[in-house]
Amino acid sequence: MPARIEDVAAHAGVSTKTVSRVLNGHTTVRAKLRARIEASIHALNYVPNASARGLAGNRSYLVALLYDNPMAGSSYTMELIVGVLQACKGTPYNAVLHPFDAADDLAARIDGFVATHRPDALVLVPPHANNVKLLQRLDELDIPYSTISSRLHQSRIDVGFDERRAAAEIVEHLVSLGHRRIGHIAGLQGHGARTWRLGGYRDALRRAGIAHDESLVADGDFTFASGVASARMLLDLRHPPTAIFAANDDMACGVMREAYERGLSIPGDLSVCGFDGTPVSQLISPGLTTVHQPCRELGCLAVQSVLQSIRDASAPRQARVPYEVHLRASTAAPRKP
Amino acid sequence: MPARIEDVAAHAGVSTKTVSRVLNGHTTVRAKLRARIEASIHALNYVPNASARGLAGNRSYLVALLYDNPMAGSSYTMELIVGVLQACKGTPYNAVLHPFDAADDLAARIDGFVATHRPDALVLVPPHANNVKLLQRLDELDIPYSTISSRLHQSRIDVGFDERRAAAEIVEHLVSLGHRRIGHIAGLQGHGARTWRLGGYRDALRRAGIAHDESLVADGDFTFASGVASARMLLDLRHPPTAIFAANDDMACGVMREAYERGLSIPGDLSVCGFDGTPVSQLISPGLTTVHQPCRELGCLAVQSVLQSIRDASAPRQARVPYEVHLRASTAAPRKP
DNA sequence: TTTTCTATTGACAGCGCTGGTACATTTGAT
DNA sequence: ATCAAATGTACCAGCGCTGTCAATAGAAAA
Repeated sequence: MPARIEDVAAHAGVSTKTVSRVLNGHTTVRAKLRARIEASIHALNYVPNASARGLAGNRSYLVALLYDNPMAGSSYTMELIVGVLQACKGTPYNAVLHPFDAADDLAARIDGFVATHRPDALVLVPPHANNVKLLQRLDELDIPYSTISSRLHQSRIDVGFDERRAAAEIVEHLVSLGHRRIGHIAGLQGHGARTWRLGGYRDALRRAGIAHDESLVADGDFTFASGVASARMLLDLRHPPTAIFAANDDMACGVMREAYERGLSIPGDLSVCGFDGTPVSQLISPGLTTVHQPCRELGCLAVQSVLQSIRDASAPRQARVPYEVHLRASTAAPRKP
Repeated sequence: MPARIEDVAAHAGVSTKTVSRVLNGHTTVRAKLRARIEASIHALNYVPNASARGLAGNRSYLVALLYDNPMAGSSYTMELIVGVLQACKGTPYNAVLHPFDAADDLAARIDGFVATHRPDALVLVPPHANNVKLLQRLDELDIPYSTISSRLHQSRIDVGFDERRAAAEIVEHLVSLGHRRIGHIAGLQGHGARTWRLGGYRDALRRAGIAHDESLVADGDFTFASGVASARMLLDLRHPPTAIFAANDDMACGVMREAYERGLSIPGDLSVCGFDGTPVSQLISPGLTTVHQPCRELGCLAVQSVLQSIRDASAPRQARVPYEVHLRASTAAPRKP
């Protein structure tokens, strides 16, 4: 039978309430006494019972992660989950994962979810992070939440990184290699990722003084298949691009597949780069030049931010984390014409 | 304020105890009354408070998934998680995910973990599923658990699939294409996956009447880098193999990388196949021939099995699920010499 | 030193549910 | 109609913790 709070109290010679104060980080316990109690906690190997805690404190100590349930287990989500779990480690909070199909009307189902799990806070991943009705409902229910890479500009808690700048940076890399005709496969409508990455692509071209050619932008939806289809379209152009920047790695893989089918060599005949830095970018040959998105940090920060906002309403509400551009073998100078 | 059990009792005109019986599936409530109570539960949108339930009933309604925390977010784990969550859906149970480094002495840390989360059941993923000391400690603590693809033959609850037969099947495919010199990159020592897949490889060769050549078996550790190194070794042999069967997809990708570096075409100069059916097997070009491991089903079944064993100790303790061999473009007949 | 005030600490009442006991009612088989 | 079994009610304790508020100790002021 594990130790209870009263065992700790008896061991330290104080009341259970004082132990409780130490447990919950209240500042009104004198340092010396606090130390003695902490020693007792350690000596008895005491860990508070989450159920009792939740019942008495009317809290669940649960943070729910609401994410899209893609058919292929996305490593983006996986990494996010790792970050979320990491943030919970060492806190009394636990993570509850909840995949929701983007197609579902989440705003309508959120009440049931909240009633069932009673999470203290939510973390929303795109596309849910961009679901206005959902966010409104959460505001009404008065449940704290944070979003990851949301494109909504409300005064909400959001973490992300400067995708637009990152996209520009990778396109600038292509420009610096000598590419002038650079294609882009944009992401799914409605995702901030689409807008930012497309924006960065245009920024870079503009700064390089390259005239904008709308025919070089294809509409993808972040899937491998759409990457293949878009590559087909771009490579069939009368003046095909010498490099293609896909808005994510899966679509970049699609480009590589189409190049493979056509017998085009990468990077000899075509340079390819992606975005996200998923594991596949390292596994594929040649290695894929991409922007490594700091998923773990994002997940971790998203949790820390909401939890902090619960304790301290004045906590900062927006956070940006650094990203990295990984240059690999899929990009090179274009072949001289 | 959400409804409480006494609200439901009042609404249905019964005692709270009877509602409690319905909630907990006790059989001593007449069908008609049960229906009335269930209607009230539905009408009031009542969901029992998990904390109160856990506290009073000395249960947490939590199933913990203990998995290895690989550096690269593995889609294997991701899919398992999806399956585990799926199994919890519609039950009062929730999943708690807990990554543990394989390097950690989990057997020593499990007590703290159990004290903190007090899970009603555990699901162990390799390599933890093969940690004898850990399993012993869990037996001592008397916590129900199930394992996924454990190689330990105790009378424990385990789910898996016939990896040996699957490996044999994919090697037989290579044989049927005409390959006679088939290399194998084995997995990490201590994993059942190593033993079974290597065993299947040997089974297939034996059945095909191909003499066993120990120099064609390389030692990998399931990582991409070890796949590259092993491929290098195999391809440097005086009589290099015409096909390589890697014990997982990441290592198969390593083989493809090494082939790429050497300018060998796949499948023209070398056929490659993997194991696991991770997303990369579809994204890479050419598509990778592999065994698709039913991760979701495994995760789902692992949870269902332990939970069932709690209710009914005589429940079946071993379950096998079907797998699929995906034939893709990375394998073809060997070039005529 | 005494008083006053504030920083600490403690006593106690539940949080919402389940388990148990004791007893009432209904059902169905004689 | 009669009785035992099946089904249901009433009631209470208590799971282990935290919130409220009163009590106390210690420090500052008089």
